[in-house]
Amino acid sequence: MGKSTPSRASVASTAVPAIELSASTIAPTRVPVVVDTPAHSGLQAALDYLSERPLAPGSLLRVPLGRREVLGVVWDAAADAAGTLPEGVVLREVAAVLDVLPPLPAAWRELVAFAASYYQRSPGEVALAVLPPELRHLSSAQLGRRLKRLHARLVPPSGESAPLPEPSAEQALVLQTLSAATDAPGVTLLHGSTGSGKTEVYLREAQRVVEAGRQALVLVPEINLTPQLEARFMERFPGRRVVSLHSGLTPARRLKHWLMVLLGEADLVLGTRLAVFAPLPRLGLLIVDEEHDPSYKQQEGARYSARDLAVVRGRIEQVPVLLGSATPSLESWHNALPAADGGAGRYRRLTMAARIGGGALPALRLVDMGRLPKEVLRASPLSPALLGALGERLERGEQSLVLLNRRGYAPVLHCTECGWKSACPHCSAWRVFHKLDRTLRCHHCGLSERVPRACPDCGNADIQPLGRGTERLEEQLAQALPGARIARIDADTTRRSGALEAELARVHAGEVDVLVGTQMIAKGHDFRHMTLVAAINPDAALFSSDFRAPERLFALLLQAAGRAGRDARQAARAEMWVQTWHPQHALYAALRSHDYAAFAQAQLAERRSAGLPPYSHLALLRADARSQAVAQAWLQAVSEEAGALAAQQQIALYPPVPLTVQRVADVERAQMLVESASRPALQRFLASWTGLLQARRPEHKGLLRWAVDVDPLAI
DNA sequence: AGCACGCCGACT
DNA sequence: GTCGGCGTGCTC
Repeated sequence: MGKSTPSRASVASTAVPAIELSASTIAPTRVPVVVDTPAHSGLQAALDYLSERPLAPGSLLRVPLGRREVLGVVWDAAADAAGTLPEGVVLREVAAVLDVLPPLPAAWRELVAFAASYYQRSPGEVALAVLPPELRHLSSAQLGRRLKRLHARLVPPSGESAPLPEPSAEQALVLQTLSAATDAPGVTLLHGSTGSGKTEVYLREAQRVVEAGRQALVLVPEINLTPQLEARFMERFPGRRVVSLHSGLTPARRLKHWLMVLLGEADLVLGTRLAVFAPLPRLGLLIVDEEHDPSYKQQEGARYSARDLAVVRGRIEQVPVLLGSATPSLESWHNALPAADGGAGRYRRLTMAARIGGGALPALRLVDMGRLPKEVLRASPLSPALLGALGERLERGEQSLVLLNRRGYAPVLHCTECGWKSACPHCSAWRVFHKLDRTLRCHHCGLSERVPRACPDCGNADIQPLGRGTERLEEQLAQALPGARIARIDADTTRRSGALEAELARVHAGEVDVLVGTQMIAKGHDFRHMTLVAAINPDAALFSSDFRAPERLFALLLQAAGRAGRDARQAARAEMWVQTWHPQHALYAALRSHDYAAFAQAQLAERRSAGLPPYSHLALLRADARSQAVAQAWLQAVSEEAGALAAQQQIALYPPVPLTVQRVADVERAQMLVESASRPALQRFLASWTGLLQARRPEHKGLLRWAVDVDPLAI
């Protein structure tokens, strides 16, 4: 709609009052707009455009950028307003304003700006990444039609109101404490054992907020977990609109749900990490379920933690934040620990220890693999004792769950003659043998080939699987338990949409005796007839170089244990079996007594002495390059050049090292650890460093890309 | 990141 | 003679 005239643009760009304009022309205003430009593109701040009329910050619009037209958001004027433009840049006019939509709220912009600054990205990159992708392709008119249709189909929700369950004594106490604290929102860590009824607390809290005319936002770690939670919320709030927001929705649906959120039509929003940016105009409560879950950390692009951003958002909007977990992250636990106990005392901590219905948590049975005779170990990965316990369940008609965190048949194939192994030609990793479709698949780059009949190196026909994955475990269980109905759930069996639901339905219907799977079945699902959960060999995490591995293992095992004995009548004989070579390990002792606090205390002590989070703050500088030498040389160069500045700001820069999987899809990867006792100091350093990182880039031919990962999950 | 322009190898 | 490889540079 803008009648663009170059002469007018050049006049206005000279920041001088537009005295040369004729009386009939209105001086266009200059608006800052953020667009999707990576932080290292040299275009970091908002770009300036001309508009016929002033535009409110938060307005969505389309602007010309080079030869394309892109979606942008009107940003708040910088403190140093009317900053000088680079030489020779002529301002262009806004192409169109999507004024059928209300501007994105100020709190949303503040959250995006915070995330961009904290995670070292440009605001535009973050803003555009968290808007529905569909929005990029729509004109104002098209969007208007969608809105019209949305409104026309918007029927008031209705349904049967479920009877409110009587809260347990612990739930009642928690709810009472939460409702008494409304004048001081803050963050609450709800430490509730599996089965203690955290969801009921979420529902009641959400109810309080919704009845006050505000909206609640509930985050869950995985898409898989949204349908059942959504069902529960819809059942509880038949007169309210519940909307889900995650990347598994079709583009059109995702846009529709997002629009309902922005227009204030949704009372309750459930979603995965990207939903932390849902533009709710009347937010009243933020809930992060399973707050310890690593899925909350985005692993590419802007590497944000949705849990941490939820806490920031709570502060920005002055609304309470509820973090729930049976095994909180050590960061949150430390924040919730009173200062008197060596903690930060920043969060309120509430505990629910008892299982609803009074059932006990499953007893831990450790199998000491070191005591088994060699021939027994060779015969089967499953100890006779565990097989016996599985057999008992089978006879009683009860269900069992067997966990193995590795999919495929075997992690590697090898030739017994010449020693060939199924390496991936493009990655420094083995290709995994998938027996069902006879393929060798690289889980890093996706390369998939048919299994060779004979060794590609020496022609020997005897190539053997090494180690085991869920496919092989399923096969071995079928042999060991004749007649048992065995099902497997992992990323391979659930690729088709609806496959996971169908398999879970079979389990619930009692059509499965033994369920084999990866960690995806350890989360959330409520299996009524499960009385045994077994972990085949989880020891690797005990001695992993990843400092968070024990924390994750403890959470996984406790969470998995929670799948057993959810029916109180069977709870008494529910058991959690762990096959281990290290039965004396402290982690298993804490697991035996279901004592998260003791485990956390021991872990925190280790973290403190090792100078790891939450007692220090970390960032990684990652480099991808054609060769390992180039990646490391660039890291080395920017490290040396920033050395003096880092030392002065109490920042430790560690030497560059290759990643554990050094090469993926023919790209060599290296990283460098940056550490500081002070979060603000680390932030200041990173912000001042990015210019140098960009400036040194051209001198290192073959450097493909770089990225900063603030608060990395693993180092 | 896109999307241009720009200069060297195997083909309709 | 062209189509296309990705190196280099720019976008308010």
